[in-house]
Formats: sequence, C-alpha cells, structure tokens
Amino acid sequence: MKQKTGPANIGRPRAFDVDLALDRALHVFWRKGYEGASLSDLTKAMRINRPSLYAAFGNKEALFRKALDRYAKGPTAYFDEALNAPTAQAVAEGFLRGTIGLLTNPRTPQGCLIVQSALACGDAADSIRKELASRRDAGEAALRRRFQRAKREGDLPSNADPADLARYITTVVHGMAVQGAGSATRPQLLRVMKTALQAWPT
Amino acid sequence: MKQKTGPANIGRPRAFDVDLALDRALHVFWRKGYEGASLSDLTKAMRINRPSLYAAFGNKEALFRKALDRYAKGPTAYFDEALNAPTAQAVAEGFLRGTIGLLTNPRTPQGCLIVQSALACGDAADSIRKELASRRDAGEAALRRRFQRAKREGDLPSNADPADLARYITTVVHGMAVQGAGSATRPQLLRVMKTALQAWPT
DNA sequence: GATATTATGTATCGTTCGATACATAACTAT
DNA sequence: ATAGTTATGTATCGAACGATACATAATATC
Repeated sequence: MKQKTGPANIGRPRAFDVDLALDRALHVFWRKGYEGASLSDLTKAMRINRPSLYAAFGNKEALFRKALDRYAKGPTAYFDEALNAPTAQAVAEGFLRGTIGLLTNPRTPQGCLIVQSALACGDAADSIRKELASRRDAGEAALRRRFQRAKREGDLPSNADPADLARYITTVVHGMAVQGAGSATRPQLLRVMKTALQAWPT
Repeated sequence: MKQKTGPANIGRPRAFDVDLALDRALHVFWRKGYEGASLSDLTKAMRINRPSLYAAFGNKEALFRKALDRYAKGPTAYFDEALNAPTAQAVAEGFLRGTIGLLTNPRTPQGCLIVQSALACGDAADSIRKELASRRDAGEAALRRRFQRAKREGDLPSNADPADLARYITTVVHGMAVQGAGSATRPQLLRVMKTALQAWPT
C-alpha cells in the first residue's frame, strides 16, 4: 500500500528527490508563511522548475498541506511522544520542553509552522488558515483526552479540570511560538515553562 | 503642536474623514494581516480611491504603521491602564482581562493585530514583521519594569523574578491571541486566565 | 475674476503572482 | 527499432499586486 499500484517505472524518471524537495519547501513556508512564500521562492529553494513542482505536488496549496504533514511527522513528532509520558504533569512538561526544543533549534526556522503560517490572511489562503486552526484544536483535544484519562486514573486531583488544563498548556505553547518567532532564547523559554508549571494542580 | 503649521485650508478640501478611513483600514489589516490586505481591499473598505489613499497616508506600509498607532491608542489602550493597577498581580490580571476583552469583542476582528499581522512573511513585509516584534518586546519590557518596581515596593516576594514573570504573562497573552484567532470563547479564556494566575508567586 | 493649490476619479503603469502550453529528453514495454 | 509514457526547461499566460500620470473639480488667496 505504500507504493501506488500500476505502471511502476514507466516514463522518464524524476530527476529530484521528492522528500528532499518537500523538506526544502517546508523550510520556506516555515520562514515566510503561506502567503509570504512565493512560487519563485519555493522553486528556487527546491531546485526544481515550476512545472516539476506542479506535476509532483499539484499546486501551492497542496504542496503546503504535504509540507504540513511532513512537519507533523518530523519536527513536531515530540508531541505524540509527550502524550505517552506516564503522568499528566510529565505530559505537560514534555510538550512544553519539546516545543522549546523546536523553537530554538538552530537548524530550523524560528517559530512554529502551524501557528505562524496563516493566522491572518487574504481570502485565497482562508482554507489554509482554517486547516491550521483545526490542527491547533486537534492538538488541544489530544491533550485534553490525555488529561481526562489521567483524571480517571487518579493522576489529577478531583478539582482539576482536564479541558482547562489542556487549554492552558496549549495557550502557553502558542505563546511560546509567538515569542519564538521573535527574540526569545532557550533559557528564557525554559524559565517560562518553569513558571507556567507552577500553576499545575496538586 | 497638534496641527501642522502652514497653509491651513488652501486647496480643495478632503472629501473623507482621515480618522474614519484609518479605522476602516485598521479593521482590514486586523482581519487579513499585512500581506493579506490588498490595496483593493483597503480602498474598498475605506471608501476612497487609490490616489486619495496615497496622498493621505503615503503607501501601504505607512498606512499600516498609522493603523498600528491607532490600534495602540484605541483597542489596546487597556494596557497602559493595567500598568497603573496598585499591585503587580492586579497589573497581570488587568492585562490578561483586557486582552480577553479585546479578543472577544464582537465589534472588532478576532485576534490581535500585533501578533497576527506579520509573524511570518515575505521579504517585502520584513520591516513590518520587525516593527511588530519590537512592539511586542516593548510591551513585555513595560511589564517587566512595572514588576521590578513592584518588587522594590515589596509587592513581590524576594524569590520572584520580575523579568520571568513579565515574560510569562506576555507568553500567556500571546497564546491567548493565537487562541483568539481561532475558536476560543470568553469563558474559556477567562478560565485560562484563572489557571495562569495560579502560577503567581505568593 | 484670475491664479495657485490640493483632492478626486479614471485609466493605467511595470512587476509579480500562481499556474501552463509546448517542444524536447529520458525512460519502459513490445 | 518503434511506440507509449512521464519529466524537464523555456517561455509564457491572465490576473492581481502596489503604485502613479493626468485631466478635472473644488477650495483659498490675491
């Protein structure tokens, strides 16, 4: 199921690596946002011509969505790992710590693709804006479900509200993403995390 | 000093109200961001023609900066008021509460102009991106100075770090702005605020 | 009333946007 | 070898972008 059934290797072979090109596109979107990344920016970074891009990825929007999937499986894979931490507080800390790692990784652009690519945009990008909002909501929902489970397991005090905690942690993470798009350093963000976790219910 | 010295009312009088047009431009930038707001969007909302816009405001970037100043003096004026609250915690709560009011005001666009107008953008908008980052930093710095004063006045415990607290509150506010650009409601944000203030040092 | 000055509305400007047509190149299948 | 298929590079396309030239209208000054 990984490879499409069918003609296999018929026709002229592709001269570039699709995943490598996608990584390069991801970096452009990451730095410039969806609207700010032009086709010229993209093709230049991907080192392919426009028709190759359209043949391999569809169009700009489809390319962005593929880059988004790659982002989820790569740079932000820490999220799913964090959900597997044994306690709710460890989940929260893992999520925050992973985000800090992402935001301060010198090998990748500053900021978070999902937060900053299309917070506000023109009509043409509106479906992307909604997609990103939906993904942010999905992240919060996953956190909420994990905290609900934690509460059932007695891992959270009875007065703690899993939904509120999930939204709070998500808010801090998104705020860090904004800070990360600016001048925030890793030590600073770690202190934000430490302060934020002071609010954790005991 | 309020009115420029000089020729006063010579020439054909302007047929539109500059401040009203600026308010309308502000709303467009607020909804669509800097890059997402086109000149056609702007002139249509402002109900003026392109040459009138250029004559009155300079160009798109200058118009945005003027809208930004208006945003600071109007919708976000609560910030300066919050700084005057008697205690550091009241300052923090006032800032958070004012932000929630801003983000959930049904008469204005969702989200925060300073956060979402140009987090990531193309090269042409880079100076706007920097300007916004600078304004965010200035807000955090004002909060930090206020908390430093509070500490001198014994309003914060000796183990509290004013810079860390300012960055933490700023992070939560920015995170709320991201949430506000999505589907967050006022009660939800108020609970985020309540949770966030649990971290306040005592 | 004549002149100077500023604003307005129309009709563009040159550039860049996302997206393709088309001829050619490189491969598989028969 | 020939046909069939897919990818590549060049050279654009029409639309939208931000920004203006220009003629006209409306005011103040003289």
